[in-house]
Amino acid sequence: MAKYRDIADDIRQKIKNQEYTFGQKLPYEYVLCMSYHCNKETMKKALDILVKEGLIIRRRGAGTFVKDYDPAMDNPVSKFGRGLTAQYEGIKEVTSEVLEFEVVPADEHLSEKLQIDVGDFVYHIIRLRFLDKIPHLIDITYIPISVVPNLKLQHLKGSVYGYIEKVLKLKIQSCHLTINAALSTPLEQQYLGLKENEPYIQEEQISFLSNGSIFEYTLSRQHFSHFEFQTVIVQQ
Amino acid sequence: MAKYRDIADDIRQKIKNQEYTFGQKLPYEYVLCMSYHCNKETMKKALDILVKEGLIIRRRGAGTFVKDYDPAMDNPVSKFGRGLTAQYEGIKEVTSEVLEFEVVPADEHLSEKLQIDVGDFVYHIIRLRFLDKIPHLIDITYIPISVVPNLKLQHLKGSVYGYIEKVLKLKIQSCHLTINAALSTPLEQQYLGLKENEPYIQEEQISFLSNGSIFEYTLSRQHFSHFEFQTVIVQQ
DNA sequence: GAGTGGTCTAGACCACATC
DNA sequence: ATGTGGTCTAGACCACTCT
Repeated sequence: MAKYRDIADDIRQKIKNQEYTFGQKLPYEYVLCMSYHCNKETMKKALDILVKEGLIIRRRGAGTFVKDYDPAMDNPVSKFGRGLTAQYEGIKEVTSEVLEFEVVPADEHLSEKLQIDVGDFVYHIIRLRFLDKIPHLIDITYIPISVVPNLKLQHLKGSVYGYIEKVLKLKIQSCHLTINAALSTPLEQQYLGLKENEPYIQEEQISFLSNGSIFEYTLSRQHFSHFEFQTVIVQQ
Repeated sequence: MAKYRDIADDIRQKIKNQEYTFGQKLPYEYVLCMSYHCNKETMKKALDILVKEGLIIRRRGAGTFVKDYDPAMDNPVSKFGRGLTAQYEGIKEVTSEVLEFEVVPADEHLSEKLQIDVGDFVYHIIRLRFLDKIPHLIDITYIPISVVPNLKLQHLKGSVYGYIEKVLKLKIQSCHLTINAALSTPLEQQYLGLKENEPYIQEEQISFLSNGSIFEYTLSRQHFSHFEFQTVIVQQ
């Protein structure tokens, strides 16, 4: 683990524990460097992580301040790309009912999204996912069999991400996410409690492994009233 | 302008112009440093910008590759915090109809969102915003008068962001964004063409200036079928 | 082993804010 | 004028991938 990440983790914890509070000025860069025994550039890298998470603000000539905003908001950036199970670990119980599990050849649309050849085989999975036993999401997932050989029903009932990371030792490196809404079909009406003419909200997610290959294309649909998405945008 | 931003801009342009194409390996860090006459750390800062934008992927021991994904997708990170007018500049015509423009004292909710005292005066603005003459958004905005004195009706019809940046010389530094959905009220039904029992999608945005103060709290509501939001999430 | 990216340092110099 | 953060460099060393 890199030093600057450790420092960021430590300072983030101090902010969450309110050791550094709302609007308070952090020690000067120089003082922080001394206490963490690191170089100025290293400290900047650490603090830049917190800037991007929306926790602090740095002003040239003035100082570094804790951004007084919503302590309840957990780092929204990190909650994707780790799957539902990890996301709600210790908060809610995640269970899944597998509605569909087959292998199909990729059509043109899938070949484009997954960057594979038309006709390459992919798993096609539909899962109904429950939070604390309440149906919450319909996940439609496509995974190339070349990337994840030997996917079994038991993995779908638990955490696919867990299988990827713990058993196959692969790492999710990034996700491209598109959110939109569309009128529900009987599938969503049946499982999400939507009425005819009511829309669902969909998160389309394409996940990249750290070896550069695309691991999944998922459409995750949910009731509009359950939906919430948070992010922080920082001018670069 | 910093050198690493210039380099990032140049390489980004080359990717968009397909000089570096899908899945292609970029020149090694060392070669890039030579051709841009910069240090390795500077080049890394430049390339890290493109990594965060989802344009490239870097793999220790292997190289730097163009992420072959959706050339149509314009940098989604930069499109917020600049207002609709800037966002659609040259693409669509943005016009606004002011439905409400008054000054009110902040209640507890607003004081929390804007980090001001209860009772401090804020502008309360409701605008219907058109893209190419089609009603698209209802924006409900609150701005502390202490931050933007002298806001006038004419600014609301054009670009508030333009007034902030060009006249007051302030800079938007970051935004905290929360997206959710809720059942429409007569207001949304009247202006957005929603039916009773149909939801709108709302973007709640809190914008920070580079001097650290909060400049606006906006609820931006739109028809669910118009909504799309894209982002890239990269594991830090 | 050779190639490639990742981290860290020490020090220089610059830009901006505040007094 | 001083304090503060931002950028850049040269060089060292480490970690991972590929073959």
